[in-house]
Amino acid sequence: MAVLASFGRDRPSQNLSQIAHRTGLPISTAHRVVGELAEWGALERGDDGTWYVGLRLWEIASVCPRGQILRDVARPYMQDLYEGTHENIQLAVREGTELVFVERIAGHRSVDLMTNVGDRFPLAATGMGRVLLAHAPADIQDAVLGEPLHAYTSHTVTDPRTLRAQLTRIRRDHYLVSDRQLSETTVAVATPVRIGTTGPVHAALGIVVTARGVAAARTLRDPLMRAAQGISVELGRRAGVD
Amino acid sequence: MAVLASFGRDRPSQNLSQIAHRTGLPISTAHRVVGELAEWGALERGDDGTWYVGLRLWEIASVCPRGQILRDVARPYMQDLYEGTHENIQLAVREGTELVFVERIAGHRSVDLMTNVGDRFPLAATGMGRVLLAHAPADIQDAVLGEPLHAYTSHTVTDPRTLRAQLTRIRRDHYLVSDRQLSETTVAVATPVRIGTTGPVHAALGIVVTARGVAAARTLRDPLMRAAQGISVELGRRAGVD
DNA sequence: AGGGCTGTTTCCGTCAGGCGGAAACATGGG
DNA sequence: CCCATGTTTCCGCCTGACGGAAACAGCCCT
Repeated sequence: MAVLASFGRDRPSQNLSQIAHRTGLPISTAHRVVGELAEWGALERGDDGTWYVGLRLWEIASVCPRGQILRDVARPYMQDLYEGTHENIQLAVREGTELVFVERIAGHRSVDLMTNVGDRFPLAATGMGRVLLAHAPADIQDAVLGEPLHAYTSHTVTDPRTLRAQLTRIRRDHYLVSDRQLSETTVAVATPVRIGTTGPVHAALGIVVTARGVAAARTLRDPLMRAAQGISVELGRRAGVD
Repeated sequence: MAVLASFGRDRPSQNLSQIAHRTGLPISTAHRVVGELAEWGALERGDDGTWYVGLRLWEIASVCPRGQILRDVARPYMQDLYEGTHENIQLAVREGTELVFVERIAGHRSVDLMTNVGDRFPLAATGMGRVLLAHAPADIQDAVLGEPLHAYTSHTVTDPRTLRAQLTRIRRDHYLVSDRQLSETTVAVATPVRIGTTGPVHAALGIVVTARGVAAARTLRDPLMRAAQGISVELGRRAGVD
């Protein structure tokens, strides 16, 4: 299990010694574990002898309800949204005090972001994260606001009181324009996705554009919120609520 | 490990007893294993007490080179292709004698297919599978052609000799129009994706349309092959070949 | 209320199979 | 040719996984 955990975005493929070193396991033990995982298909071996994550894991993960089902429902809406805007469309869920990207649509024309599906960020770091934070349980909010907030850019809100006020505003307005909080060159609009029209917040939908101004982002608000609405309703229908 | 394998598309969430029964493990053992997996994040528990695949697994799987990296590269091309056609765009790789879908783009307008990301099919069953089969090692081809071929529709090619001839034609033409082989209502165009312009075949790209005729599918051939070409070149560039 | 039923959780003594040190093996560069 | 680095195999020890059993928790039906 530790062996699987040693694979990350930064280290997509590694040799036996690296795995043993990273997990703290003796080489012979790592050798056996890797062999078992490989036999099952969770790991595969490249031509150069290094190990990488195999398709079996991909297959299992594809039935992850918080990933795949959400994706299946959201994808067509995101797709349509993309065609109307040609900007980066992103979908994320919360896990603990972190945000995890589960889907993204981007063609060749849109901004190149540093984020990928599967990536994690602190909730406070991104617009979508703040939307999720605004609707998270109190203990999660306290945990995030209790820690010092990292300033990614000169615009990042780092004062807990300001952030708390922003969370209140998000709950009132049902959307957020996040101006150069994570990167100096991007502005994001984000809005919650619920299960049904009034159910719990399940995910956040967002559009990321170049920082040519908040005004441009605002024009994207309505199509974004309409798409989120559509996803919410369909999720509710599938879950049998509303 | 058997516990993870017990989760499939047909069984996305199950309670402890079901897991124990499916894996053949005693309940107490299943209970412990599930607990460990849950603590790590590989499994999560729903409100109804059932277990489902968690986001940690999703995260690990997202660094699967045969899935994610391929997807990251192919996505924008598939996206552009979708916008030009508004048909189902699919990407698949081969694993053993099976085809695994790794990506799909479809908006609201396109046909509803029975296939999902992560699904597996026999290589001979689909157009994309036959493209992969045409470029698979000889032992794989022999294994597939040695078994009796299942007739999914009245049009399915089941004669090994005919299929072998088709494989030869695929290698010559670099594409295949597959007419109602898996379903009576769909026609597919498929073409290989290589690593670099002359490297090994790494995946298959395909478009699936309603069976309004082979002619319609043919018009999609050129944009499809251009997209596959683009993906191949970019994969090659990333892999440092060509 | 009571009892039966289904599913979950905890407990604990046993012992198989995982563990890892060490040595053999493989590769490749100086 | 030798040494460095990484991989694979071997095997004896011992620990922590195993699973039977019992307690626990809901839920439905009478």
